[in-house]
Amino acid sequence: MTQKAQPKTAQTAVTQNETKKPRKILPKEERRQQLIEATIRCIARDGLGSTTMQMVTKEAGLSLGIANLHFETKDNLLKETLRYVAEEYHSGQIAIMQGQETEDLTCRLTALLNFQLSQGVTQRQKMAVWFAYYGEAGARPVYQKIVSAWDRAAAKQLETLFEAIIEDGQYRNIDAADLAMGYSALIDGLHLALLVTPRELTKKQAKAIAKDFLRRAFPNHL
Amino acid sequence: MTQKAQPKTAQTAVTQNETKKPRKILPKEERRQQLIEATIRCIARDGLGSTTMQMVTKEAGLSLGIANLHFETKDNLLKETLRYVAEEYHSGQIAIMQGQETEDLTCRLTALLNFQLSQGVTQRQKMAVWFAYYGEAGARPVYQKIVSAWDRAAAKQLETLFEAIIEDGQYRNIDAADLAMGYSALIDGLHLALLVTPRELTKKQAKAIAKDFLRRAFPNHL
DNA sequence: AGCCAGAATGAATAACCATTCATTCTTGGA
DNA sequence: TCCAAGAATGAATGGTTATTCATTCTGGCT
Repeated sequence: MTQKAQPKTAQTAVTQNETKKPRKILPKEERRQQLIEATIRCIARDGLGSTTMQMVTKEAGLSLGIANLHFETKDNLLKETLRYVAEEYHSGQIAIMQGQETEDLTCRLTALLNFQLSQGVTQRQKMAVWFAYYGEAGARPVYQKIVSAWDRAAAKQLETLFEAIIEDGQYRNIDAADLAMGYSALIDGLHLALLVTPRELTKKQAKAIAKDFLRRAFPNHL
Repeated sequence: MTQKAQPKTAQTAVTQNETKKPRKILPKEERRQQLIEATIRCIARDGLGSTTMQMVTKEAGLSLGIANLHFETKDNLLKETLRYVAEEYHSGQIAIMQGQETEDLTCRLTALLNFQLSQGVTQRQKMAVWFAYYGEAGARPVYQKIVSAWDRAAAKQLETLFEAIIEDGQYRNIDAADLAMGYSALIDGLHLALLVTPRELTKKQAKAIAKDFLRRAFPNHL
């Protein structure tokens, strides 16, 4: 006791053999992105349940308090992370379906399928985040709300595309809405299988399976 | 302030208007089952991530320490809960596929589909648990191991059934393994849709969609 | 009736974690 | 060159949670 208080500015290079960290200042948007991406990596590696602020900020190479500075709360950070992933996936889908690049329905369908099972979408990290949130969606209406707007829009677009194909091919006894629902479910199921049992299913196989589904429904188009 | 300390043995009927709790002693197996079922309800209601021991034991109407008494750790309780749900689902499936009740392949196929989308399997509680675990599966190999054994067995059985149907119907250009994988993925995807967006999909619709899938693959059988 | 093995309880403990905020540092402009 | 705005840091705080275990209670057995 009666020890003198340590000088606060004691980092004056006494034993500074450790790698120092030249504090960097960046625009708000850049930091947010950086933190969201770190969050994705943490969720993929350790699961949504055991992802902590400490882990996320360490993964980003920043200090503990930074996430609260830019996102207020952890809850917010998680919400924004989900929004980020959901937007990336769904907006990509929608862009293909309503894109003007091609009038050819078969091309458009193939492009959609290739995107949904593309390298970018099917990387472990993304799918892990996706299903981590689905797992909690039942208990957290917020998550559902974030996804549902995009989801509904994509479903509508898909239905429209299928209707056009049915019209074009004169297919009988096919309900566009049901078929669209089935196709979406199939893609989700394939994503799940790629995530949980990657040993049993390659991406190439997954594409073949999805294509078979479409071929059986639209034999004149594929 | 300066209130007298309450006598420790004050349950001597002073204000005992609350419902008392006659402590009950039951065999180990029964308590375990009771706790597992309480866990399922908690996961469905509040999510895997925010399910606590306090919630589970309260849901079961028992005291805090009881779960540790019967399962050692929370981790163990969660593992056993997953095992319980996985066994129920997969053993039901397998029983239908290798059951001797009927030789008729179409009947067997229909029975399988009806089971997979039955009231029992598709109740919110069960599906919520299912996907909560899938969400963490990437980060927790234990969960994968629990499911994978059953999963592989079911996949093999399904493949065998499809092979018999293909043989029986003389279908050409169909790979049993791929089709089985596709069908399983479709069922998983339908479960997910029933869980996350029940407004957009009824159970009846889901059955119709799955049946359409099989009909297009095996037109002579359905 | 009485006893006791062990089932059940829940207060106490120790660990963990989100969030705060006083302090330090960076940088663009004067 | 110097300064101030505000970005970044991380020790401290307060709340939550899994787990322990001394104690209480139950029910089958003698």
